[in-house]
Amino acid sequence: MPGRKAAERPGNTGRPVTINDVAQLAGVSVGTVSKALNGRGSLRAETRHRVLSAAEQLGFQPNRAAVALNSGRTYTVGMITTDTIGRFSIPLMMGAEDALGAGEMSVFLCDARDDPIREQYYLRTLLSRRVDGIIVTGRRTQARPPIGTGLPIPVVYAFISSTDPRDCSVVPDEAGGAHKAVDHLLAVGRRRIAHITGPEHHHSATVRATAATDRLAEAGLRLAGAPLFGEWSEAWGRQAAQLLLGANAEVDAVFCGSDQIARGVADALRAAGRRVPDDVALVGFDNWDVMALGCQPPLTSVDMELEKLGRTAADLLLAAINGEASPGRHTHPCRLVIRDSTAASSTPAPALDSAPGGS
Amino acid sequence: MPGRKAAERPGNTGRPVTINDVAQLAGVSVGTVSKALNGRGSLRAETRHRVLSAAEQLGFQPNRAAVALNSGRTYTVGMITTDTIGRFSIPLMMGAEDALGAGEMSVFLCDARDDPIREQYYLRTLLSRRVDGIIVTGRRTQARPPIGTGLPIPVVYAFISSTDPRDCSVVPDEAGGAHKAVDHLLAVGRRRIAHITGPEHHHSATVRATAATDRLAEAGLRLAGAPLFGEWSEAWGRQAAQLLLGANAEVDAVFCGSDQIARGVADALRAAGRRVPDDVALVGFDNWDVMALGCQPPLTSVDMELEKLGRTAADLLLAAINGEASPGRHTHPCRLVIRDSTAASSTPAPALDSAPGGS
DNA sequence: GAAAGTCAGGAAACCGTTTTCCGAACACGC
DNA sequence: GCGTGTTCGGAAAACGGTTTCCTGACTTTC
Repeated sequence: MPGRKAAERPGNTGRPVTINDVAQLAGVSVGTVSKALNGRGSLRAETRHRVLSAAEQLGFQPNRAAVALNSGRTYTVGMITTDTIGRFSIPLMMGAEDALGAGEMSVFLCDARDDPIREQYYLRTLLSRRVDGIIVTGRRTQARPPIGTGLPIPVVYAFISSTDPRDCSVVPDEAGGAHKAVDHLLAVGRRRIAHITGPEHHHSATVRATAATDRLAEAGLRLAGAPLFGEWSEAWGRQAAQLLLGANAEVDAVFCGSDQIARGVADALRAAGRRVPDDVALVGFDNWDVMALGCQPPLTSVDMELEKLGRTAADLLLAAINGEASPGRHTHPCRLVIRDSTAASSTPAPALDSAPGGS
Repeated sequence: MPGRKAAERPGNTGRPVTINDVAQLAGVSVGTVSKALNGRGSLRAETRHRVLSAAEQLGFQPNRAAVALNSGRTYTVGMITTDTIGRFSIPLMMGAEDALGAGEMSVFLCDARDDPIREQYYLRTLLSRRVDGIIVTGRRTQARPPIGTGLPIPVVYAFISSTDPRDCSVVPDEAGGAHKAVDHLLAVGRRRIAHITGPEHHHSATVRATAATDRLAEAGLRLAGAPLFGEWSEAWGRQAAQLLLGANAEVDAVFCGSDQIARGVADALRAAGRRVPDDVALVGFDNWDVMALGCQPPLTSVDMELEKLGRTAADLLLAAINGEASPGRHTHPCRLVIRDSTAASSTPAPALDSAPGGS
């Protein structure tokens, strides 16, 4: 048996094959193997081929730890979700992971679960692992304090944003999304539009409510009643819809802060004998397929395109790793997905003064 | 300036601090620093303290790549989701990540997106990164071919299972879950139980349907009509409920293969004037909160406890990494979560012969 | 035919950490 | 005052790659 004195751990069937094994089989030195595999130096075609087939035969995979050690690059990034991984994080993560994978980067998954201690633990771990960069995501779009200061590697905030304007953040243009929702309702002839949304202390709720109000004001209109702040739940949607029906039966559209709320509203309206979209048009937010498609009728909704957003974040991170940082807050447009809940009524609304700038 | 000839990459503000920096500051050798930080060897308390405070002062974090290189352990594992990361993968991943994090292991996230090419790419990547183990998950519980053979590291299949019985798989006891659902319906006095579920070619659908049928047979009963196979959607639930109402109005309970289907059934029943649970009791599967709680009334459902399952998978993987492999198929019990959709009717069903073994 | 130049591939340093081995200093007993 | 043991800490090898430098063989040129 050749003199292999590597610390063989008994549980392992055959320790991983190293560049040394390849060199031995090909009858060359390790330096030559490295050159052959990486296309460096000058080697005879025959030698190169001999090395390549030896590597192939042994199923050689270079030990990335060793590569990392002398290149200083690990080709890994960390992805920290500040809160529990959920519906919003997933498309983000998938988009980012996909974009990073294309750049041969692997992703460390870190679920901080809304716990600052866990978050800092993960940050230390990632720094210790010498990741090339970090993506920070979270369920809420509200700005949060930077995860660390003076970090030796670039950080990109996705969906969530950093309170430090010098940090790189990628956020959905929620106000723009609300604008699109309102514009669409106006375009299909609705004029008495109510807004039902989540808790007032929730950043997204206020941003969307404000944007909707503002857009209506630009069109010379007002929201039908004050925005109804509550919870991000179907139950609240149902409850709020009943409030609306009790107070003001003349509403012809409801723009909701989430698809869940919209769905509750749809159910309550139907139970009260109002038809969607004929009597009341409905727009949700999030374009969450199970909610938007399960709704009766299927729901028009604002899509924040989180997967694209994740991809953008990853691209910005890759650029920053390569020395081309793009600090600042980058907004990412939302897209309105139109479905039956805002289909043009069979009985068209009376033509009012046309909304200015509406195209 | 002291002779630092490290390859300084210009983009980086201050290269990460190494054990050498600590040694220099503390006025000792690197070996001593290592001993001080890891509690090895015999050092004077004063020396140890001097090293620790130097490390503290510099914010030293050992380079894990270097540690990996000479320990052979990377303290990382790969998590491959064979299909797109989704509703089922998330709790699994969270559970696994949590259990692994407690063991100081970091997790590489790999989303294979139902693409065997991607899957093999990720497998190679993970092997190249010398992960200590791999967890394979997927959306379907059906057995799949092993991700690789003769791998040098342990693999645990979670939720999904491997066709090779020597592989370690952790799967939910779906049949047991169906049994619990049926037992509960029997216990609240229902006798004419129908079953609506997903596509017949879907493993989970047939397993649950068969288990429900068998359990009823044990109680001397039969399913009300053949199982209705369709899709995993609310629309199918609504449609199937109408079929049921048209064909057989005497059903007093429906056990559904998923919460989405159950929700569709609930909506259709309500639209047809049937009360849930008074006229028809309803049980779902998955205990997906948004569906089960959004449903009117809230849905009794079978919970596969995926987070626990993920944790179990991680624990089995950690054990296997430590040389204590537990090959074979491990089943994980389901839990029935009882809500209003199966509340005891206000008008109790006539007491039939009591179901045997019902407690 | 000798000097110069080119080409192929080997030897060794290096990355950052751990661990083994060894030597120096010191205390102790005789 | 000299061997012996103990304690502390340094030197160096090892992990698995990459890269630089160098040498030897061959080719070219005058």
